[in-house]
Amino acid sequence: MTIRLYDSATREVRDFVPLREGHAGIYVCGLTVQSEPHVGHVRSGVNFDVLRRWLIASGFDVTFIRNITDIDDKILVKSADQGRPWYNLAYAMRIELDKAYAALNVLPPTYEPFATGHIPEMVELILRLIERGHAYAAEDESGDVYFDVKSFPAYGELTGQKVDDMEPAEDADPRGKRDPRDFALWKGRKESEPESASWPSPWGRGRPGWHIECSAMAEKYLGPDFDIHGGGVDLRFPHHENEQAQSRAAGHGFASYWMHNAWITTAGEKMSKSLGNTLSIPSVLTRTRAIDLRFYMVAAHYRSHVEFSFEALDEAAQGFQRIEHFLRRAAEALGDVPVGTLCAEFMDAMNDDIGTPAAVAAIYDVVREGNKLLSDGPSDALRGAASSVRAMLAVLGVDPFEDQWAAGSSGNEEKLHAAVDALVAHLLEKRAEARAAKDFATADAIRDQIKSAGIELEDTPQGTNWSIA
RNA sequence: GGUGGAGUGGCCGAGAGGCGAGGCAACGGACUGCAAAUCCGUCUACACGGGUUCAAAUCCCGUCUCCACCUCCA
Repeated sequence: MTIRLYDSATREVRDFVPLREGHAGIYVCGLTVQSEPHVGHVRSGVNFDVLRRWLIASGFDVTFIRNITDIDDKILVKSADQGRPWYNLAYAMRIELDKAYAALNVLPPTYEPFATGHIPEMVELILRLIERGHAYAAEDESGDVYFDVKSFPAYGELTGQKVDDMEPAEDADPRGKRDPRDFALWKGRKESEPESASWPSPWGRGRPGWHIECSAMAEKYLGPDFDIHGGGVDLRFPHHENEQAQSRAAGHGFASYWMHNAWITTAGEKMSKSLGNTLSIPSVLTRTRAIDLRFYMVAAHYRSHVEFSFEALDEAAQGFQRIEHFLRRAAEALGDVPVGTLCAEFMDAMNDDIGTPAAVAAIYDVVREGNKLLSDGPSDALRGAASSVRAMLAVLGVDPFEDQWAAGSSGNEEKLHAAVDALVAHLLEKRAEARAAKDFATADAIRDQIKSAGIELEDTPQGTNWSIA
């Protein structure tokens, strides 16, 4: 059984052949912590979390690195505007990001390095590049160091572009560059920037360029060669192209496979900080359960563009509840539902470039069979179906029985549930009496009364259940 | 100018030469005192114009529309 992945460097689906048997090293570009995480950011987190879970489920030992960029132009500008130290803003946003990942059941990375903690590694890598003739210190007094694009013939390979076809940025400041397309490895400190945002280096005080961070951190935690590099499509150029150029120019093999997740857009446009059309995770979670949001994201293929809407989100939630409802009823009938084995259709779908849409369809097939079995009461077949559903949901990170999802509800919520249960139980008793006496008018009146409080009833042979509609 | 991607039924979303993904909604049926839930069934679509083929949503040519990247961005 081979896992096949779409490699965006070669633009084809290929068999995943790890460098070391049974092990997968993955590096995913995390965020620049400059503002609250939004739905789009978290999609990347969720998509690569599913990849990771699938590799683990397939028997791989996975080393998963996701970095944090905690120093850059935006952070400096924003924090200055807000009148607080840059590291104060970066840390606060980092905490928000952690919360968002946790809320969506994204597993913590094996290591989560942050840029400011790896300055010496970056300086070393830059020195190596200079030594090999691929980088140079600016000839002006800026203290900048640039990567020499022309010195590396393979530049542009990752994104299929020729250096000469590229449109140089209009407002590009040539500063001490030899070629306008050369990019900064190290940025000399400017007078306007706080002293605390600079570090000593052979070129004077300064801070690292964005691209060198990932090259240095990937090398530190995964070695010069590793299996998969991931991130959002917008990072392909220049970020990933530059990362690869730096690392390969330094003599590394770097990533064997490149994977890029597509966008979540709103109103047809990319969700981005600069457009101001972002949907922050905390705001979305005030109206939608985190598990529903994750299911919505996982039900689309990671390479497909998703046009976000609350209607579509609610629709996905509706569908997810059918799966969830089956599991709850099965658990009631069986006592408990262990995590079982995956069905073949699900595995085939996941092996085919993490085909979550087909995988979800496979789950629905089992749910349908399970629902049929349910009417005959507990059975081994029912246990098999339910535990298989649990296992498949777990791979997607949306097993509702996982502690993670319950942990979101506070002790207060449980008390509230118990209180409502006691009140509803009383009414249900009255309704049962009326029904027994065939006084359906009274029985229906009670049901309407309960319904108007937002509670739905379900009559089963074992009795009546209630749930919040 | 260069590079990459998209246009699918009421809606969301897969697929990528034949063997009708799946979900949501709607409608019909079964079950139910009636409902709800569940099950069965119905709705047969692939931007447009050509072409290749026994066969095209899928391949080729052309057209239109949209998006992304080339500047910080998941």
